[in-house]
Amino acid sequence: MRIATWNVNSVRQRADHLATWLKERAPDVVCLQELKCVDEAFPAEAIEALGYNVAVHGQKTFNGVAILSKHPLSDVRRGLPGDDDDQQARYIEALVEAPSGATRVASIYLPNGNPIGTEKFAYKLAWMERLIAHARDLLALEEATVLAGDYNVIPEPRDARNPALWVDDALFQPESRGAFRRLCALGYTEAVRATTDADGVYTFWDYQAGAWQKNNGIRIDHLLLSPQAADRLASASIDKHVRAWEKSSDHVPVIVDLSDR
DNA sequence: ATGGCGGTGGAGCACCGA
Repeated sequence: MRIATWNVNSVRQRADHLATWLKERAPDVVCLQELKCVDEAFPAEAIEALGYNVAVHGQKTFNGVAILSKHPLSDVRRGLPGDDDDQQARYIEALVEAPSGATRVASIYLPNGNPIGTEKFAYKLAWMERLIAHARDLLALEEATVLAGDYNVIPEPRDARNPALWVDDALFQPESRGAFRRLCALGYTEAVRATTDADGVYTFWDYQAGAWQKNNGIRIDHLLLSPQAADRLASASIDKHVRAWEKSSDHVPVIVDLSDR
């Protein structure tokens, strides 16, 4: 079971890249973020033509998340529990029913939170508390669960090429990193760090200032595995080559392979 | 680096991202 996450920075702008990459990697499940379109504008037909079922939680202009799956999707939840007034489309969850068994998958677009000291940073931290509460509830189901997405958190200094550049940024604040650690400490395994201790492992490179050419990247896209999923973790990888494609997203896909039961 | 780039909405340039 191959499960991936990718912040595409506009699914309409990235439709060709997405199709190319789906054919190249043939993931079973893909969590997308930053669709930047409403449900009706999502390019579902092109994706369905490649053999995927689609569950979308879109929003005009900003945010938007989706789950693509070669296997049937059920039990779809749109929106993160804990605040009925939250209108931002940043969370979708579904049960993926593969022949080898079911896996619960969430596509997460955690708030950026910049600049610090504003309502935006408070919203980020509050959203993380809601995510922790929901992630705790999911653990109680004792299922194979994968929480995948753009967490907008640099977990550790080694997850940035130049950590000093990020000390005043919401992605690297002690509060952000602490909430991410508490999320993992509930019992989730962060897949990439479970498979490598290497430096220089990034998932995002800014469009500006030649960040890609200088490998000035950060690691902010993560897949968190419940114990039942972590037991099956075979490998994790980052599709860095996609960042070199013409008019690429500023994020690249991150993949986990789970062995069949 | 004084966001230098890219996407959206909507037809200017403000707003957002990280």
